Amino acid sequence: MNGPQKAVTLNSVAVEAGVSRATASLVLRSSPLVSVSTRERVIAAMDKLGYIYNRGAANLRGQKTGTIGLVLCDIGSPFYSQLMLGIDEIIVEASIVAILVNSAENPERQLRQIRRLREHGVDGLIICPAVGTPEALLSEIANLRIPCVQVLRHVSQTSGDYVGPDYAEGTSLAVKHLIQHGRQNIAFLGGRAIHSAARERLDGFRKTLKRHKLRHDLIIPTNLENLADFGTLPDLMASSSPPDAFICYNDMVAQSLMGHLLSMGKMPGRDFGVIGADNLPQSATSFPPLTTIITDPVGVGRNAARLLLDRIENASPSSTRILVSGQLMVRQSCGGHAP
Amino acid sequence: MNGPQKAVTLNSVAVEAGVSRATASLVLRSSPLVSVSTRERVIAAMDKLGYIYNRGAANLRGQKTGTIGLVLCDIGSPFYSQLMLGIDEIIVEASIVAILVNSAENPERQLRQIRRLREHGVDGLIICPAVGTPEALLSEIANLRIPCVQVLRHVSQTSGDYVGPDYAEGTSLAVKHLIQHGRQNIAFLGGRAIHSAARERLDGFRKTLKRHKLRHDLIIPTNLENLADFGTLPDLMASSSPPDAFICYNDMVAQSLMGHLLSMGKMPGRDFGVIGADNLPQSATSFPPLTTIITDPVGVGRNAARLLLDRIENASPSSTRILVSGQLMVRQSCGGHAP
DNA sequence: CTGTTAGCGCTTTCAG
DNA sequence: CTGAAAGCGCTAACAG
Repeated sequence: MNGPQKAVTLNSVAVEAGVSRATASLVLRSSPLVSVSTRERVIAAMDKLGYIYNRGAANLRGQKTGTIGLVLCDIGSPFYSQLMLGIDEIIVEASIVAILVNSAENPERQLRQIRRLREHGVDGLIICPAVGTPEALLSEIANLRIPCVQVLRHVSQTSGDYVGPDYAEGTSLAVKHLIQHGRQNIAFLGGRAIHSAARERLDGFRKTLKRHKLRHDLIIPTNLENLADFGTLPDLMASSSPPDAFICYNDMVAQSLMGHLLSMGKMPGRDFGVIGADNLPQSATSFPPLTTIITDPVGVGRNAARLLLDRIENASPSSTRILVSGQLMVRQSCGGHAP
Repeated sequence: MNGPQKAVTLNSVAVEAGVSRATASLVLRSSPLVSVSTRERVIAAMDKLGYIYNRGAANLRGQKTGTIGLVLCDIGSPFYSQLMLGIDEIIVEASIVAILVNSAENPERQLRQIRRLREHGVDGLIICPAVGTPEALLSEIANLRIPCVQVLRHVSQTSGDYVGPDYAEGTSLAVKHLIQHGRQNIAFLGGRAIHSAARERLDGFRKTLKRHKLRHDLIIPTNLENLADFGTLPDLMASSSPPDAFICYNDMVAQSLMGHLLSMGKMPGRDFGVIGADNLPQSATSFPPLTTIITDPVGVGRNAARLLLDRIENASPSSTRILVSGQLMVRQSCGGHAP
């Protein structure tokens, strides 16, 4: 039950089974070069001794550690947990395990953590670059010959593997939907153009409104850390031409806005159109249920993991960019009918 | 810029610096046994060659890998991301890194993943046991001499290290608050008593109502995966003595309930008292803002990580149980005044 | 099909 | 203060 637990190694197993260490090693990796009877004997010995494979030792000899690094800038956010779900789904199939580190949106910390991951010998990296990440980081990683795919945000417009939602398309869909529902004064609420994901949203917003010859300057920056921050919204509402619809940075912002409007006696879906982004589970059951841009973080995670695994198998100098395209989930906060 | 990148080892560094590998190793671990000039020479060599410490190799010799395993049963949930935030905060200080795996509430998968973590040589384990985890799992882990702390749920009432919110106390606070606000017919909405965290909530609920000589059988099980599931709520509302207040399993359920009530023309905070649990960020800005039991997942994570690090340093056969005590965050959905 | 022989990159005695 | 030598547990040729 509780002996001194003297590390049972592959060698002990081999001795127990009366074979050489090399043969035992072959059994371990289910090589076809071993006879059935030998294999059985070795497996029995492993079971009996309670053998645990030591990957650390194996890594030393081989190339891969069977680990990848996951560098996120806000592990506390629900959106990232969905992303991890998608990544996990793929890597678990490949018997790979993820080491999770948090850059907390701080480039120095991000660098420290990436170095730490390198020391652990990760086979690849999935990274959502912190705001302010220098483009040089990617080439530094590339020089180490460690595959790296960026998710959700990218540091360079052109180089490096990247997987993210098609934010521009999603925002464009939302704008068109609002226009179809007769909204003319559409505002964008939330965030600042501090990274690619925010810029792409704003670009889609402006471009689509411009194409429809509508106002495209109703952009209200807010602090995403503080959901009670509505920026210049109060001023705008009091202005001569207040917005009649809102596209929000994400569902969290949208929910918060709806709460705000409701407390002012305004009904989202009737008095204002409101559209969020991300389609969080709770958005289906909020009051009113929220129309939202589906950004499919799980799908982004899956694609990123698949791309990384592929890069690990066959290194390639080319850059792949995958935009996961979204749809609009129409509910009552804009365009949907009551159930 | 991009040479063949021939793995630079401690040996290359030593050669470059004109010392032996052993000396270089001492420098690496900032031993005081090395002269300043030698140290400087070695460090210069490391920089020049772009040396990367290989922990895998070091582990082989030493005992610790500098990794812990994090076994969660639903990495997609926002609640767990808060937990990870707390854990990360502590381990990052100790230069330890977390390998994250998802049991997806499946005991077999959980076991497979734990085995995988063992192979990677994790120094310890933080685990939120999946529903249906046998008590034997803990003794199996204990036999491997790998420290393990359970979080949020525990498999055994008495043995094993555990850190979690004081669910019973929290629920009790909520009940008392509702009673103070004149509610008499209090229902518990959500979940089933399938693990300790749910049982503790229900125990706190029943016990406190009993003490106040009020009905304590208004318990409405629901499927937490489906926020639109309100179980027998409709029947209950149509009964002769419908509830006038709800304590919900968590904020997600509470938000969903509030949406449901609002769509029926009922105003939470006026027509019904509603209390959630977890104090998610979005609960502060919902409509109406939600009164909630603070379960402090970040604090739970911090405590769990601290306990684990301590166990890794000094193994101990005793069981520590830490209940992180909570408070009530009073907002308008019950007892709070409009801002 | 199985065993022998070298290491992978590092830490750790033990001698200088 | 520094170096030589042994070995952590495993895999990868290469011989039989």
